[in-house]
Amino acid sequence: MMDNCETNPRTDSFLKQLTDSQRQAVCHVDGPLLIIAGPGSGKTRVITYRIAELIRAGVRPWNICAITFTNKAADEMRQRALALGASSSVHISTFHSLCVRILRQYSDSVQLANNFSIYDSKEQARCVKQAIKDCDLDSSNFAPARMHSAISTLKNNMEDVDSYEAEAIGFFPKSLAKIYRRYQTILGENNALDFDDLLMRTALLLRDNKQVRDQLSERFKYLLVDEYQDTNSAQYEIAKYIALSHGNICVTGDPDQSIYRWRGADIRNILIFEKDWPQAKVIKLQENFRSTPNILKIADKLIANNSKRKAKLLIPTRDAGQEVCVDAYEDETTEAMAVAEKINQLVDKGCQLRDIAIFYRVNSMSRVLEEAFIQNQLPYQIVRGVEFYGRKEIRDMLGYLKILVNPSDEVSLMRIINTPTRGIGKTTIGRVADYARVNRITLYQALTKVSQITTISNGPKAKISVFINMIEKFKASINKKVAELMEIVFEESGLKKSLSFVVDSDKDALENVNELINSAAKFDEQAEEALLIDFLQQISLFSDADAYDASNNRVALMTLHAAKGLEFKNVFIIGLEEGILPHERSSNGDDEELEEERRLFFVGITRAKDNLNISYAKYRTIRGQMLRSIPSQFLYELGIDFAESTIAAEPEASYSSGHSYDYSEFAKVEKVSKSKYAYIKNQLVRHKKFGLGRVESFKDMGENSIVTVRFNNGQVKSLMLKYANLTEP
DNA sequence: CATAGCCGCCTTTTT
DNA sequence: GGCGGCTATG
Repeated sequence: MMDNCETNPRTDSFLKQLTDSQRQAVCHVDGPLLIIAGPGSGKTRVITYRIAELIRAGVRPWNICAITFTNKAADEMRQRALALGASSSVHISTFHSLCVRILRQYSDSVQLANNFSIYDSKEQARCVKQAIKDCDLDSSNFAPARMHSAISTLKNNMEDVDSYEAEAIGFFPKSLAKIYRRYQTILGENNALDFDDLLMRTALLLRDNKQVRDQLSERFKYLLVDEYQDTNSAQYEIAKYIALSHGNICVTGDPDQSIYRWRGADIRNILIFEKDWPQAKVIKLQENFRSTPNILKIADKLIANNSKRKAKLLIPTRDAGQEVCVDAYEDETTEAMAVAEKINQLVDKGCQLRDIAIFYRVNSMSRVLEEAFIQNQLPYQIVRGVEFYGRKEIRDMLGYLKILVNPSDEVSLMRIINTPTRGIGKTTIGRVADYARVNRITLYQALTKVSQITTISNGPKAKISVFINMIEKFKASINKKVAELMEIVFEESGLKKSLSFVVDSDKDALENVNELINSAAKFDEQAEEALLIDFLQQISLFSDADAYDASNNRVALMTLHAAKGLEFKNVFIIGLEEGILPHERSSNGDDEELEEERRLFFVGITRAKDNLNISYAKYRTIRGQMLRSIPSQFLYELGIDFAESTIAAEPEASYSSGHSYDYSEFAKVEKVSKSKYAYIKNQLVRHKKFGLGRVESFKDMGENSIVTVRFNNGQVKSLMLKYANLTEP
């Protein structure tokens, strides 16, 4: 392939808009390419242009595969690539969607029926619980959530049951291996995969089956991976195996924006790219076209506190812009009202609501904001797509549909067999289940043979027959348009009727199902061949971030994680408090996790184009309890910059709600020497409310020092030294 | 067998 | 604070 960009007038015009390094990244055709790109450097744009440029250089669209982090990003890239002259036969999707395609195509090779269900976290949790129970282990010693995440970690590291079992030594690992094995068996019986299976099984398939590997390399001759810093082992292997034979792999990413370590993402994947691919060409994109220098200064100062990183520049290209605001509020309600107030001011100045976003660490923080927005009559959208699919009525509807595609899916079957109630109770189901077990058939098959089950009397038998006939009738319509099928199911299952009965309070339920049907109708329109199974699998892989709709003019509320890849003119980041950001559970002991929290804040900051507001509350109600909070150590790390900017410059600029800025904590930041008290790990201390405890960690920040204590009642608390009044035991 | 109400427990982040 | 599971009652 050639390596120049000069001849085609159509592509020339867009290439001229790029910087030299961007153009290099776009036009370098063959061989491995690493694009290390800071925030706001236009890396997604580079990938998109690159797709068009590859095609211009003679690569067949069919042979190009681009991997994005979210479905949303894939959609956007697809549209832009099309506008640049690419064709729709370029494959653009997330790793997970790609894996579904591969596993369905090669289902024979992986001994899988290709109508498998994809279980979401709740369905997975259910299976884990069942597995623990089946292994006769006590769920108080083996907390389902912990086991679930342990299994997930194993899968992300490509440890399948056999390999883990072989190396498990000791009671706990051996028990985990047992649970893991049982969990996999349950999934298998349900003909279901969890999210991690999609990746692991694909990776193992590619590893172990040369023929499949060759076919996929042949198909995807050019591989592009965006957000490579957040790939886990399985994703890393998949990418490696696809590109192994031709080396045409282009990855982009920013180690400073790696925020999914807890999900198995390994930042080293991007750091060792050059070792994996010795011929790799490396291009750095350090110019930032998004944010003002004032914002970048803060971002830079923050991320400099991460020790395990390669220093990277953030080169501003814009004018200074406004100062970054750091505000202190009395409590979370005041904070929310103040944010709403500030947004009103922005709107008065002509700002569009779609140009405003609020980021927070945990979803529960959206509630207060929501109330404040309703009071202020500000249109907003909470970017939480999966929440919709978690609703009871939606899960019920999907339960019916999943059964039609995959009758082995017992979790779904159990969900809907008596929803709405049709007189098939626990004892009856138990008897059918027994029959199924004895005769080694699935629950569904047992239901179809209910007439042969002697333990069940005629009443329940008839009810089961009616149910099975209904499902079979639905099945006959499985090739109808998805929306049409859904209408039938909704109506004839009695779900619609049961929802209509509910008085007033839950009127939303009906509308939610209608919304689901609408989305199915949209799917029917867009898909070339609208199959129910595709619709269901698409929904299963839907993420929070995918729900963001930039076209409606509303303020966007989302977690910092969901903010990845987006940008807004005005950004608010709230809850800069110890225990929130950094979050309590990640700051316990582990530096790696603290650094990830810092990167998360970094990601949030660098989403802002013009105007950034950071805030914390002095008191915050957490799970019903009002607690005094401690300003985040990250604020401390930003140091004098914000003390001299907003806070010192205009302390009187407070809001009508009457609270004032609290800058005492930070005013003296630079001058502060070490605290005269120093606590050491494991030291015994006494707190007048929490009692006796041992020091877990001590962060010496002079006036603002934070001591984390594990109290004997089991609680771990981070306390601000000057308020804690710790005494000798 | 259905339902209401109460008790206990809790990944924060997500595909 | 909220959901899921268990129990008591109709």
